[in-house]
Amino acid sequence: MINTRVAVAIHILALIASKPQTDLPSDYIAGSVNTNPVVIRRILGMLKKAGLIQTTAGKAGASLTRPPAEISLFDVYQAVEPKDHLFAVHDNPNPHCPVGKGIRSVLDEAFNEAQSALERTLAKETIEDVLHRLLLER
Amino acid sequence: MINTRVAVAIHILALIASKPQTDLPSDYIAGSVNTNPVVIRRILGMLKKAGLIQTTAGKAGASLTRPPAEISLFDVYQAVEPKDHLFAVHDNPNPHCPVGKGIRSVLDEAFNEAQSALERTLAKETIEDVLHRLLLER
DNA sequence: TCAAGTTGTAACCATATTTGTTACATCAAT
DNA sequence: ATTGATGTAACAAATATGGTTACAACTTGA
Repeated sequence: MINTRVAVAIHILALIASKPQTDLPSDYIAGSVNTNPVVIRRILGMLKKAGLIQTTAGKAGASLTRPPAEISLFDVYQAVEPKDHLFAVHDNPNPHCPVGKGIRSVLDEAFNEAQSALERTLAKETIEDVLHRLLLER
Repeated sequence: MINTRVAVAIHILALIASKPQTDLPSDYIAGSVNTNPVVIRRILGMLKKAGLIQTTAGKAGASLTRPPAEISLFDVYQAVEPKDHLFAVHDNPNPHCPVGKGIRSVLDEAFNEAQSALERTLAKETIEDVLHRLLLER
């Protein structure tokens, strides 16, 4: 399973985007997500490192570095899930076996296609879309 | 990361499909995959439970229950990765917060789309395709 | 300047998953 | 019956994850 950081990060960004004028402390965000503030700050740190948000040490509040419509769920995914390969592959298959010898490149190609399909789908949706769906739900 | 069982299971099935007349002991398969025979038998057990192969206790060899062209990589994926949700979601977001209240269903929808895209891509490729690519590599 | 509140981050723990391993009961085939 | 195989339980080591405490460094207002 892909970790909850992705879900939490989207939650956080939606929250920030929903109150652009307000400085939300990590405590408040943690209250909405229902977790520990340090977990929030940890994820905020990754989002900052990825260039999606800006924060100031000691000062409450994070702000998006670009409009919600220009932050895709794939951007968020990449920010908090730094692994570049979604599928793990077993090491050192037997090179003396025809199948063992070639399996790696075949798996790589198949897995890359699947991963790309997932990533393209995530790339299509933005934080703005998330916000709109949240508002429509009332 | 998605576990190596998927990669190993594809390796195993390609091996079986490549030598349909031969009864491969789990020891031999383990030699090609480069792991412990018990790991192989564990995965063979899952493939059997999923109805993809047939085995006989005490007797070497596993056989496919249907042609390699009718076994998709998604079938294999499902057999060895029984979780139905690819993305984890945090529990109990705050229902008194507008974002917390609605985030679950929005996340579910977005994640389901991404997961479906991945699964559809895996469903397009079969063990036969894998075999063909292995042979073309020479 | 100082006090209060906040971020950033290290450190640690409990838990879960994964992979490898040993052991052994059970079955097949000669 | 003996040999060799499968099926499976049980355990260990490594890793990832999420929660928690602690604390240094920073910001702001009084």
